[in-house]
Amino acid sequence: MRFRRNTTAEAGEQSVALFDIAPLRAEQLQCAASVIRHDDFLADPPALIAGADVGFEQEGAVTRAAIAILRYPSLELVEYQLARISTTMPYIPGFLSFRECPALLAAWDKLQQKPDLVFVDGHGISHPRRLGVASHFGLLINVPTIGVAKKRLCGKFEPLGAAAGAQTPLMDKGEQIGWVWRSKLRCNPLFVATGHRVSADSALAWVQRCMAGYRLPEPTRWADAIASRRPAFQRWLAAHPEVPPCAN
DNA sequence: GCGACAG
DNA sequence: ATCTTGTCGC
Repeated sequence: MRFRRNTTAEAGEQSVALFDIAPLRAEQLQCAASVIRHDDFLADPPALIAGADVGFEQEGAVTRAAIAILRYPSLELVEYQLARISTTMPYIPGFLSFRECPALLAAWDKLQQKPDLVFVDGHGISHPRRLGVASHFGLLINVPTIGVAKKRLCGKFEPLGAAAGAQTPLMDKGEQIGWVWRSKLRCNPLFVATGHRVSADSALAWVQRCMAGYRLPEPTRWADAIASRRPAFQRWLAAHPEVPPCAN
């Protein structure tokens, strides 16, 4: 039995949440066994690719998930949905999916059309127990997913070349769990991995096909802009009355 | 025992 | 993740 103390200190007070992560760990191991690590697309090439990201409000009390659907290969935004629910779990490295999936599912249910592939902000199988948020969410919706993370969670990799496009395998316990890829010159690399129903090589290939000059692929960039309420998105929204804003 | 640790 | 302006470098 293992416990972890999570503290949130504020001026004068301190709220403490105690979580028994043993059952969550067991659930991860069981779910990880169901993750499909090879290409199993319903549509190849995918006509719609989505980006999914999560943000927080009110000191973390509210979780806000955003899913943006882009048409492929034009990469134009065709739909987006936002969902806001009360936060149920604190952030614990290695257990991110339990914190973010509820909100992601709420946003997913709101979509009027379902994408053929989803890029999730976070790791896929490049996780200590091979069940990052991209894999867990992929299993829940049973749709191909890819994990696109900005920082390493586990695994080792050889020094990456400085040139844009440099890539090296992310290794852990004797197996490749993903790719470390420099998407843009002078930018920190991205950690791309299988989420569910997509091979490691295809995961990287699809991410590479969705780039438009920035560090992050377009689906992820849109989801991030929406979830974090980036001014760029507000401006875009005002300039595109044909895309109806969602009720949030 | 010590350090690392997605969002 | 989030709090936040300007600023250094390419």
